[in-house]
Amino acid sequence: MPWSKQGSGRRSYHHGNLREALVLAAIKLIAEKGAEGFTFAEAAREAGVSPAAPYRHFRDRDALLADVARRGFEQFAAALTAAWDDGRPDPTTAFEAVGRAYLRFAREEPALYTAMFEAQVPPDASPELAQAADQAFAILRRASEALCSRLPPADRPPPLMMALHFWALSHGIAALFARGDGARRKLPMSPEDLLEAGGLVYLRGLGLRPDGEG
Amino acid sequence: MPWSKQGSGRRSYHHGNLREALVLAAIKLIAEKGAEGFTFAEAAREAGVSPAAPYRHFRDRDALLADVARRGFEQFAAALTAAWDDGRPDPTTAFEAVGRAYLRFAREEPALYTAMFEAQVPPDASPELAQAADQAFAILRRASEALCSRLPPADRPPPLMMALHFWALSHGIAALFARGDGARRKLPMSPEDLLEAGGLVYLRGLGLRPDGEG
DNA sequence: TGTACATCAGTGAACGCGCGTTCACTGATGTAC
DNA sequence: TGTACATCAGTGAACGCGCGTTCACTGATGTAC
Repeated sequence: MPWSKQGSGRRSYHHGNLREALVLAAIKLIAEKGAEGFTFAEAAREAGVSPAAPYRHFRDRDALLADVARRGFEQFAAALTAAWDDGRPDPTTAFEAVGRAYLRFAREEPALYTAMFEAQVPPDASPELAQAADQAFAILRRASEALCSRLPPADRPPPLMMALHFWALSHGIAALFARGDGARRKLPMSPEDLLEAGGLVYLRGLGLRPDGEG
Repeated sequence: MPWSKQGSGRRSYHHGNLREALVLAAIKLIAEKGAEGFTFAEAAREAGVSPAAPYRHFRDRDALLADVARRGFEQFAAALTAAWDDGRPDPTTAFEAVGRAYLRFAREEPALYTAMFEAQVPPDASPELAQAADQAFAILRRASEALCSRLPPADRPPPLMMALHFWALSHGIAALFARGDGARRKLPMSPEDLLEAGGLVYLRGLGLRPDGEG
């Protein structure tokens, strides 16, 4: 009992919240070295714990990575939900906000984005992961439905398809031009402007006008 | 001199074309285990050579990976060029063919595609790599210019922007839905159909008709 | 045509390193009574 | 309120492994004369 239980120093023999600390360590290491650069052992070291300790909380490295991806999708869904804001002030404007939120997330949380989409984590690595990913995609689908519903029924595209197009375009721009690492490609405009312009052309192709009175 | 120089067996003390063999080994290993799963040592083993031999041809692992990416962009450019076929039979149809060629390349050459876009290889890792990548993108730009030129000058978008949109959409679909590994997501249609539909909506948004009589 | 020699491309042994994983263990915590 | 005990979360030492890299070396090749 050389350490006090509360206070700023080391807590005690028991870490207190090692699982959380390992996830945060993984995020930090992925941001620094990429998804494949982080190791179980280093995450333990970062959390100030012996290399055997993580096995109390995660089966292996992949399980920890999948948990990082799950947290990523949860934060991602929250960010998109906030941006969509139930279609306020109007669906077209809200949709643009979702696009900006998408790219902002990819830029500001490169570690999470990597774990979610580029670290070879199977989308169904765990039920929780699959569910979190579905919830994030559901926002795009809901927003697409809101926009499609403003078209005459005969002209409506499948909202699912529209959501997939939007997702793919956003992911393409994020992956190629907006990532925070050395593999980013140069662009003569901001990723946000590129996505917004692409989205507007696409919506016009569907027959939707930006101001969009029904 | 126990081995004959020609013939099907092992060649001789000198490998003959070790550089080429290492690149092919890297491609094979990347396809099997992902970009980060392949090691310099294993590439050497695969080529039937001691672990020190590769250093005669590549400074390090990254240099070999960059060379794989360079070869990828060269093959990619060739595939896109063939699909574009100078805009025959007409630009819209040829453009669709380019899209299909893009996805086919991503599916059939996952190792090359990974090295080109997802293995954290800096786009300017070598002048040859940068040049090969530029040449591949130039096809998309040329095709975009051909399509844009059929619009009235006042309505023309910047062809560069159009090429970037097409690239991002194609890459997004390839990365999310068409990759050959475990991280692929399920899709209720073929990636080709998704891309073609997206491209048609986009072109319509620009004011281009599929048959496209100028 | 033959010989000496320089150059080149590979060998194989060795090294230090960090990782993943296991093991018996022990300090801390919580609970039954 | 106190005590015994079960459970839990972490320790630390150990292991085998494969990697990246280096080194002095040697067999093969090509060229000058």
